[in-house]
Amino acid sequence: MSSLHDHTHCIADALTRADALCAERGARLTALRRRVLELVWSSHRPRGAYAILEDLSQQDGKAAAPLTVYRALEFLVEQGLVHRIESLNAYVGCAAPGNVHSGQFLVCEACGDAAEIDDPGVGTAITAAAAERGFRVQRPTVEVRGLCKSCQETPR
Amino acid sequence: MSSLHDHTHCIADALTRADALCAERGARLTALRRRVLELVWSSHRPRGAYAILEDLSQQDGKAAAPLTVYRALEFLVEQGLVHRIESLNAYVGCAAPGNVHSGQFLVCEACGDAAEIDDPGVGTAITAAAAERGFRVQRPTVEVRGLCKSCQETPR
DNA sequence: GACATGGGTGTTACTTTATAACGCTTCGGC
DNA sequence: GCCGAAGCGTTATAAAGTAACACCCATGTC
Repeated sequence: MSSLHDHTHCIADALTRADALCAERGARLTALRRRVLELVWSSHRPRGAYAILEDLSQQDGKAAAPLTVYRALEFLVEQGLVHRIESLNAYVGCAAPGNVHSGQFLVCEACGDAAEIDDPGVGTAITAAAAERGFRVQRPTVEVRGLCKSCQETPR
Repeated sequence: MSSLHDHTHCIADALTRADALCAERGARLTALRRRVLELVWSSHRPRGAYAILEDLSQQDGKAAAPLTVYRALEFLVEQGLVHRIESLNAYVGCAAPGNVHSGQFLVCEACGDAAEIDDPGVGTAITAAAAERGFRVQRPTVEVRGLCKSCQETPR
């Protein structure tokens, strides 16, 4: 993932899908929220709220307050356009918004990329394990640290 | 879990096992570290570092600095005696130290209890999903939010 | 026993991450 | 055009985590 790919396309794509989804739902994807979404998507690495804040200040010239970013992120997470990576206190664009899901992530320790997967096996196993103990699942969090394929092949 | 059980026993048990494990490994479970472990175990709810810090200050009279607690927690996590719940920035005693594992948790939104499970199905599914994508797993994090059995039966 | 060594702890200061409270503005429905 | 709710700005503050440095004390060595 960290290798070459047309990332500009990833971003444009994400924005287009976001526009469509929000229009469909009647949710307000304001200029600010759209801009924050774009910044989250600036790579496939999870980005911290304060990193995004800095981008806003530096690239757009306006010195925003933390709350500005947090509120936008909150909206984006609610809409399923962005996921929060709990173990990193950071945010990453959702690869497949639209269908609700809570996200499973393979986070590479070397390059920092977070690959989102939606593995039915993992989901099923969690649901089963929970059910066995009478636990009602609301929101599963799966964040796997390790080494991605390309970083195993090209160690630094 | 939040219901009645001899929690004094849980604590005593955890301390005894910790003593044994550290002796066996030649790790130094000092008075401070042992005390912090005891405070982590004061319930089955994950506790924040600052909550533990307050306990130390109030119950023991000595005003400790954050680092004191963080260092003790770091040691305990390394030894596998305590797990960190990423999605809560909090720590909880490990139910089955000794064998290395990274912990899977069912965290109840109502009572706050975090039940540790070690479900082979979940572990296997994650390993398989990762392998399929050429990802080498180092440390899986599984934290499931929802409602525990007793909180479903006795809603508040 | 003296001594060196390294791990553990204390202390101060600081960074990063996140939220509270309040008011103004703007959008969208009527 | 008016109104209510949602969005945004601003200031201040809380919560979580780390850096740097000094001291202490247990341990092993001579």
